Amino acid sequence: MSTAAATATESDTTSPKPEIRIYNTLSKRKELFAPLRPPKVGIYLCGPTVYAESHIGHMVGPVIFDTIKRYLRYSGYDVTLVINITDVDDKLIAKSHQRGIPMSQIACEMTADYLANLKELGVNQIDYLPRATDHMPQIISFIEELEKKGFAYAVDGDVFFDVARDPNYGQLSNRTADAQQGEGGEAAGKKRSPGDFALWKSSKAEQISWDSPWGPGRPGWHIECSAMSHQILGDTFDIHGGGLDLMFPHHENERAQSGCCHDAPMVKYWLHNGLMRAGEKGKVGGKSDREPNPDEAAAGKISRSKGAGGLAELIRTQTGERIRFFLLRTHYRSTIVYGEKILEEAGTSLETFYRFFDRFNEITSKVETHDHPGQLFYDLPTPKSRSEGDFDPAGDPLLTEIHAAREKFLAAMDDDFNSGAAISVLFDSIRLLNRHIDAHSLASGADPEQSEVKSLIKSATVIRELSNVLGLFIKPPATAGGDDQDTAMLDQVVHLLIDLRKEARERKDYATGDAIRDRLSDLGIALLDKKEGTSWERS
RNA sequence: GGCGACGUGCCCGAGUGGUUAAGGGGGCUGAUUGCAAAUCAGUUUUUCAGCGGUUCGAAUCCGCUCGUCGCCUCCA
Repeated sequence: MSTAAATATESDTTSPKPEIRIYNTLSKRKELFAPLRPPKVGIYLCGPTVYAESHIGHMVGPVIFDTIKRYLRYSGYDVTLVINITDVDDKLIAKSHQRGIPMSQIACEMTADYLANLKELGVNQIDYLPRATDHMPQIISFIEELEKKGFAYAVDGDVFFDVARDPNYGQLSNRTADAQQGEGGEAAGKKRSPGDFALWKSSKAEQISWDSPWGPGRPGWHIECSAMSHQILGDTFDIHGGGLDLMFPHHENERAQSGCCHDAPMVKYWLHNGLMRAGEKGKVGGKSDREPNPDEAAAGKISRSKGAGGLAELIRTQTGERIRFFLLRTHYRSTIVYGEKILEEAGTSLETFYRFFDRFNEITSKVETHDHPGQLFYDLPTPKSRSEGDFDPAGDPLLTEIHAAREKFLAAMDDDFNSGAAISVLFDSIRLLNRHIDAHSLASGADPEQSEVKSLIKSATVIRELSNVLGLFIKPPATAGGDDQDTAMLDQVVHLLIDLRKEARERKDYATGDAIRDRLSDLGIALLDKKEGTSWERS
């Protein structure tokens, strides 16, 4: 990876670095992205507490930051993406007692569930997945350091961060010193001020605990992220991400701990993604999860995304790519309204791409020669960097338009990763190519040396390059709700019927032909008669 | 109560001062087709919650009103 990135970087020195602007929660403005140690970029994203199976809302951050890493890498940076796993926490402890099994086992199961879901959504850019329980020495020494520097104080086995000692406290979430952390919680009596938060919590005898200078206990939530991000990314790193709901207190506290401990700003750019909301029923996975009310249950539609196994089941019926596309259609800072209808609609629009890829495959497989081994869309070479993908349209009308579309796509992504606008360019491009195929009758057979075919293949390469940046269309789409072996068998059977129908139509027996089509349609199989032949899709 | 976000055409959703307001979904029309589907073209779309202000010019800036939502306690 480092070799490839270094090569890309070197080749980029000739051309100006792309100007990427990102919205920084701290400054509340879009800023020009300038990493601390180019070409290296460090990104830390707050991951889940693994006490239950994940829901679709948990996927928002990972999909976005996976995409951000893809784009930055594509733009010549050498990116390290860290997503942590919180595997020790009050809820995990409670769950462990409830189920009568060790906390680590629950954490293990739920981490596996989380990772399996990420994989289905094409999230594969994560470099480190640190677990809190693997970082106890770092966490403890971090707290010791804070105590030594006078930012923390121990009381009866608990250790608290002294908020009053940090003059920058509250900057990120825009809160004044006296309006923080309410009453101070159960440990209020031990705190110097209600806003102080726990770095270390002493454990009762029967609870899981780690030895520490303050006695047996476990780390507070915020310190885990400070310790792990420091361990992997250093005193100051480029990007810290997370959901808007984590801004306070979690990120504010992380920022205080790390900033005070290392006497340096923790993070240059704070990025916060919008939360997902289910219809009009409040945010998915929020309080409504634990306090379901009868009215919501009656609404029904959102229940699938809640509770055990919700996401895995959703992925099975909807496919991971559909969900990823759905998440990327909306700007990452906006609230995403989740609903089954909206997800279906996203799926419908994806079909436009899949049909084009099929169409492209059929055309290029026909022009196959020894010079042109049948170029299937999913096998096209994929330019890995911005400079590598650039090309000269050389006056070709189609390539001139595709080149302009590519510029538009990149401009959208440069502007705070506007994936929604970028996707619209992809749709435009597909229309350009369909029009091109129609105008030059490429579907009914073409010469591989024909310039229109060459420009079609080149254009498809650009589509592949750009969609790859979004993590879309990397491999042929999975079939919703089905397994691949059954699908292969079904495909053969349907093609048998397509052949029979073709024979009927050739002898003008339209009644038989239409009967085959109609009855397949009743079974949810739509036939597509095109110049290049008949294919099918699920309707 | 404190802090903050949002309200875009039938629906979803880009768009933070200046060409005809992206794109998708749906409806309708035309080309194409034996007929459909797919594809292409056009249309639904002078309009951006309402009112007022700034400006040569605003969906975009300011003020007020109405509405929706989030955080302030664990949460991606």
